[in-house]
Amino acid sequence: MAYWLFKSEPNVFSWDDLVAKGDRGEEWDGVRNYQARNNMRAMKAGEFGLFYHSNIGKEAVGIVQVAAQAHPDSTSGDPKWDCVDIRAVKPLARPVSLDRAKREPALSGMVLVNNSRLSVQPVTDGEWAAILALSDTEAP
DNA sequence: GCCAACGTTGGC
DNA sequence: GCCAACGTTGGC
Repeated sequence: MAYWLFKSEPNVFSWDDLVAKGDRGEEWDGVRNYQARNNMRAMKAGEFGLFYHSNIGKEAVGIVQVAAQAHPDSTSGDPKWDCVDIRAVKPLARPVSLDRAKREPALSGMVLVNNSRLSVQPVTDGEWAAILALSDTEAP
């Protein structure tokens, strides 16, 4: 079971917006970066991830689940761009800020801390556990 | 608002 | 195939 992190600017598409989509979730479209796309192609339905607010908040705010495996991005005419669907599972009891993550030794290798520009990232088992602990949230 | 980091593009 | 120029992202 792999874990992931999805970044979004909350003024464009926020956690609340995803919650409003319900169990069917939302196509995570618009990604035009190979690394991010490859991460989505590696995802399996049912895997979990973090939802992170960039720019505003700069914190992980919720847990999401891959609702559908990678499929062609409906907003792209180019078949090389795939995306998954994600749904909101539950909010973190306490959001974990980027600043907090940077001060956490267990997260020193996290992609979020070291390559802030990648919009869809892998999260290791250890990082996942550390984030859940910091957020006072039980694993889904 | 600035700018560093990164990815992509295109000329050679 | 290299690399300079450019555009975008996102933290500060």
